[in-house]
Amino acid sequence: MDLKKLASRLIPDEDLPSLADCERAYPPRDLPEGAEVTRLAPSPTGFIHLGNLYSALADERAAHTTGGVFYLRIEDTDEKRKVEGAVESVIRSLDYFGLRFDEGAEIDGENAYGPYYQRRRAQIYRAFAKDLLERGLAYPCFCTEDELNETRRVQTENKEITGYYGKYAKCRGLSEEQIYKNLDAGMPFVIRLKSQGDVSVKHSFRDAIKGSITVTENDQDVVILKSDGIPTYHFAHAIDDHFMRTTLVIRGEEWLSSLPIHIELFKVLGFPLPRYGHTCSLMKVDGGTKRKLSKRKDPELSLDFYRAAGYYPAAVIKYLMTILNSNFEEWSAKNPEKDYTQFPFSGTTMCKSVALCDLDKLNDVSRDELAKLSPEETYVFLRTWADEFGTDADKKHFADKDYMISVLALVTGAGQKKRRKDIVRAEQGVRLVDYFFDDTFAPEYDFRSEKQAVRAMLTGFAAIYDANDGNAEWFEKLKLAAGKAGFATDNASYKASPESFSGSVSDAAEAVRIAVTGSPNSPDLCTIMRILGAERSLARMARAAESLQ
RNA sequence: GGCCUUGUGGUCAAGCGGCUAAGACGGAGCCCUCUCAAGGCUCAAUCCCGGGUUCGAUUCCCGGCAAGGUCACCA
Repeated sequence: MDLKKLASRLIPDEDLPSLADCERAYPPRDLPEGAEVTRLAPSPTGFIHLGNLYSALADERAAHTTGGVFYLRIEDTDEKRKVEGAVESVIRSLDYFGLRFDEGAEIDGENAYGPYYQRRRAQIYRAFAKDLLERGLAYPCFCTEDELNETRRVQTENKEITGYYGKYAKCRGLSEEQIYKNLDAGMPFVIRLKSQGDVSVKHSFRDAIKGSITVTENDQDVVILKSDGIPTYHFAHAIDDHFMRTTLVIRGEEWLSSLPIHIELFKVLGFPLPRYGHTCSLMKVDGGTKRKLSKRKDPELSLDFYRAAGYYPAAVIKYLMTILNSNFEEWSAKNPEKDYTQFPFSGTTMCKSVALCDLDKLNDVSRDELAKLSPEETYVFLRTWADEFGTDADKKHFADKDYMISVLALVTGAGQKKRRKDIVRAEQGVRLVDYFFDDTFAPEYDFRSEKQAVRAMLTGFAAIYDANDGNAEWFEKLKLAAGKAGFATDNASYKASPESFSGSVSDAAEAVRIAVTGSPNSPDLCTIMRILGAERSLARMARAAESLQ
């Protein structure tokens, strides 16, 4: 069979680059020893999710801790699934979490290894497919979808491995005559790899994350060029990662099972194999069993969920780092002042199996991160959230910057020996300060002491309250009013005979607290009243007392 | 079903032949205290099962079982 003639018939393109041209155009990168070149290669099918971010973080860390390059490549070989604006969305989302690409689609700067959209690289793939055809390592296949489905059905019935291989690879042994006959008849075709592998042969393979794994040789005649002339993922992956000079391919473990295909492809193409690291999938518990996070069912997978809920980006990253590298958490605890970028990242300590998306843990990390911010920084963070997601009232509250900052100074405990950690995320943080504003102060009084005593306490304390008092005087006056209203003024006497009092000092303070904040729990009451000002504090106490008529 | 991966408290996890099996989150309790938060202290809770190798297995080997992934002209 004249393979050259056949190749020209199947891929008639005349302006294809030569293989040597490609090697010259995309030479090995000039980087220091040990530098990793990694990439995020999403398909533009929608919006980026937590799993992508997780994997991207691993890529970014691997590249940037070794002085390497982290780039963005768009795998747009499937026309049907394309979504407008997806690329910008990926870049924006990653940027929100502080991850930056060095090069790639839509990125300024050195684009020496582009184009980074696979559709724009069609000529390169076709050149290599043609070469494989000429070397007899690939062949055209005319099987229809129905035929393929039928073989799959038979294979399933006979409990055999499904796929296009061995005796099921009908077009593999097509005669020259038959091929041209089909071609002349205008039958659509795909180009398949003529696999040289043997499934009974197993090799040990070193995965950068999972360690030693066994891989079986591939014997599937996989499609490398679809009938529209566009490559499949497998083929594009081999060619792109070779010519973009990727050194470390980090991807989800769902790719592990197609690793044999990729190994064979690199081999027949004559490319050195990059190293691979397969990350664990993000799971969640659902109805008692674990399962992979799903885009449709799990809002916590969407990055927008974290933005809308007002999670602090650095906290999300830090959380991901803790599941990415098992010793990160310990390192972080020992080096509280250091940024995660200073952590000596290593692929070998990455999570090997499954990670559960644990919001409790995220919340904990988030509290700690937020507790590092000054009131001004907290203000900026909350305000940014409120501008996009908040109510009109929220926006109005943030307009009074000085007042809000004094509130936040109290709520965050900034300057105190121990910070408060009430704020977990922006949405909840903004609600937390609602009672500092009259328009959102909507108390539902739930006093636990007797009405009469509470009323006496509120009116009595209001009568002697002075906004200029320090904390100590404030508390003395509170106790004074408490005593007059029938509450105990110290815990010892209360404990001695609780029945002779309306309640303890705590109960007396609670009455004031509920009147002023609407809640039995709050930060330092004295400071709250000072921030609110005497007028509003007294008005609130009067209003509460009235409600007890 | 075939193949691959993984099985340490409720969750994330160190440990990988040998002290009473780290730590974190969550839970319970105590202290502190005008409440809450924070902080400090304490407690409960774990090596999937069965064989084998060994003086000794969570750790090594085999077999189960379970979970997950994957078996497209999708990536």
